[in-house]
Amino acid sequence: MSEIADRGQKTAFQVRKAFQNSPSIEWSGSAGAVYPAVRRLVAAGLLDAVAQDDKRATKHLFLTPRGRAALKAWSRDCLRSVSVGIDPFRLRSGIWLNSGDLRDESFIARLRAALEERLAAEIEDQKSEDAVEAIRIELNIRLLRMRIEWLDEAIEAAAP
Amino acid sequence: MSEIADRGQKTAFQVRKAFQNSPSIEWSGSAGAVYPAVRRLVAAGLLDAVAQDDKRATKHLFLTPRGRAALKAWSRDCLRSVSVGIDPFRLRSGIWLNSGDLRDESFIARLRAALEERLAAEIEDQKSEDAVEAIRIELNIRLLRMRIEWLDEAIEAAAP
DNA sequence: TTACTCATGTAACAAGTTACATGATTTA
DNA sequence: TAAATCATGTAACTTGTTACATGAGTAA
Repeated sequence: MSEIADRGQKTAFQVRKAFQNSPSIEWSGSAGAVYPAVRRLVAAGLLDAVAQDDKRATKHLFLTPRGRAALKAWSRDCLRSVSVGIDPFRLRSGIWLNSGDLRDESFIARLRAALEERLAAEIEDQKSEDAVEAIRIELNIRLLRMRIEWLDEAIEAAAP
Repeated sequence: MSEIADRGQKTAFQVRKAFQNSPSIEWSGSAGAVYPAVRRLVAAGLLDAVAQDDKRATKHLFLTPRGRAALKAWSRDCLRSVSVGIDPFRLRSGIWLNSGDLRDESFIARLRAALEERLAAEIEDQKSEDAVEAIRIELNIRLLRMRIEWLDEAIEAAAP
């Protein structure tokens, strides 16, 4: 819904593409997720699907007034907003420290390289994307820099 | 599996409790998730369930060698580790900026209060928890501080 | 002895995944 | 004209959710 609200009329297919292009590997944007989700949102009166007059059966999606209200309520849910969510780095951090991974030169090198690579990719993306996406990328860049900082300190502390 | 590996013998019930007490609202630790998951992991040869000799049918869980190998592979997956995951704050940030929410004094106050409250709760928790959990909390504290910093700058930038 | 916690589990439902299926339009 | 892309959708399967059900041990 955020995708549709921010960028105006879109097809379910374009929503799929947006998810597939996003850095998140947690939501793949599969057809089997998007089309049923759109159907449910239309049934719930949160989305309007306007059939276009072409032979591709294209449908443009719009938020209904109730849809806009629901999106606003979701975005202004402060308790949810400040929750950890699912942080793959944080989830593994305890294991790294506990298992001595942070004294393994080869693992450290791979992890830091992965962080730097991700950071470079995000900085590159930030140039090309629109304003809404640029904000998300900015927060992701800060997250990655925080992780790098933490990693360096944790390695220092774990050193023999 | 991480829960079992880090803290030794545990029952499925104790794993449930750990999830219920964790700050994550993304995984509730419901019985309908935990017990079937344990059954699948045992069937896959990653966990051993050792029945205790009491009338509660208590089963202590252990990682098999294959289980330890699988957990290690998961924890050392660098690409996954550096991915965004699901960040409820980041997901909403674009909407806040786009909709003028960041010029709404009352919303800003609520959001900042929620951040400060979460931060205080994490700092409090850090004292009582074990070393493995303390690391995760440390990363969460840094995440919250980063968000507060970003919010202040974003409000400044959005000011009329 | 009543209420709480420990402990295991199932049933109905929700919502994601991959893989498959179809057809229109555009581009090399 | 062949391949890629746009566009919609379904089917089988996985794994989460809430709610329900059962029973043992412990503390007020």
